[in-house]
Amino acid sequence: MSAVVTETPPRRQAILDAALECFLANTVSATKIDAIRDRSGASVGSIYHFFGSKDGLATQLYVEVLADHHANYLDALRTSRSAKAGVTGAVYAHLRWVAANRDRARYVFNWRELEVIDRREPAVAALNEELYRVASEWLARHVRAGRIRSLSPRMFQALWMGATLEYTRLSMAHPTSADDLVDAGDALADAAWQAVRGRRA
Amino acid sequence: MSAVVTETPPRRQAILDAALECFLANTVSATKIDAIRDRSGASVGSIYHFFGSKDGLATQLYVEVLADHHANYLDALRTSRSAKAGVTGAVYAHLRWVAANRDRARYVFNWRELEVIDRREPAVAALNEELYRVASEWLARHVRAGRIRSLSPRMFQALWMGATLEYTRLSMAHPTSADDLVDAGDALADAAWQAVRGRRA
DNA sequence: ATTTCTCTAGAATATTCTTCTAGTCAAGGG
DNA sequence: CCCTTGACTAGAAGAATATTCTAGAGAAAT
Repeated sequence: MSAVVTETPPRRQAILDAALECFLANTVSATKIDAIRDRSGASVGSIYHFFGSKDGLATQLYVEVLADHHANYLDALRTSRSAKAGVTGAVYAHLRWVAANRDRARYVFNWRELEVIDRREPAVAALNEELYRVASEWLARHVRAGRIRSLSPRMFQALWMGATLEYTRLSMAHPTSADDLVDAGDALADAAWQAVRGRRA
Repeated sequence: MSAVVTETPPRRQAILDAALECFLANTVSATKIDAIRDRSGASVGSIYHFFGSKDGLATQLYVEVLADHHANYLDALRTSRSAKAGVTGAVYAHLRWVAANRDRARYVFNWRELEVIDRREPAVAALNEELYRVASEWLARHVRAGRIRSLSPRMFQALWMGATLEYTRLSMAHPTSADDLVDAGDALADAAWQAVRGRRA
């Protein structure tokens, strides 16, 4: 029992990589299975063996990328030492991840129909629930202590990450320099903290 | 020359309406032309006569809805009397529009691949450019007077509308009460103003 | 050596999108 | 009043694309 998680076979990974490139270059619906076959070197048989359908491939890619992003985000939250460090740290963590994973980010943050996947894909629902649970727990004591405002979860999420996510989206739509995102970190982190800080912070 | 804009024929409108329902119920790629034909009562011939392709239909629907939203937003900006009124008014205008156009909003704000449409569809690019231009003009004198912070256009957009857009997205993904959105207006408008106000505001 | 299991291949099939031909109908000109 | 024109409609035919299926290769286990 050396590794609990099964290594993903090279061919499977090649298919995922090829799919990401194709999906970004055109769109999911406009990319043909044949294009993915060409670019990955796999046969249609293999593609269907691993993913079942084009939609399944698109969904699986989505789930795996989202899981990586979430892990990164939660890690920043868990290791934070103060209310302010947690709020600002999550902003920085998000920006760093996007900067380091431009293509993957472009896929998860710009492929709409997310809502539909959310509802039909248990893996995505589970990821989001974990994010919500951990964030709530982390939050609770800071709210009680007055370091963070008491807000509905939805309003909290909006004030905390809204500006950062919007900035990320604009950056991906009209890419400029590579460290664009990281440079904006201080301003976004500060805005997030000002928006959610409590009276006794 | 009674009306410059040609009235959209009833059949065309029926197709757009049917398409919106289908796209939201499933996804764009999962809805079949036949489903739209059934629901709208039109024939495939008519659908292709008006829109050319399924993709063209999805795009046209997107453009028309976006144009309506933009008009609403710009109107709020143009009629505002002060920096604060403009910033907060746009937030309220957006929230009211979404509340009054739930389905259309769900479509334009949740269908990813926006970025791709942006680049290939001149109508969308034109809409966004107008929005940018009008907002910049409105902004300039307030910034000069110190009533609004001097920020890059991207950072300004993020701080101004980021939280509101994120709140909107969460609301659409997990709908609760109908006036949910409108109730959140004061908090979001205030947050927007605090985030962008200048020293002399 | 044999069995089993995972993975690969590509032709065959099924599904779905799009085009095409042939209309219908209303409006306007002669 | 008839003819022409143009916008619109219809659905079958055709083209494009996704998916299934049968066959088999190769590695690991017995």
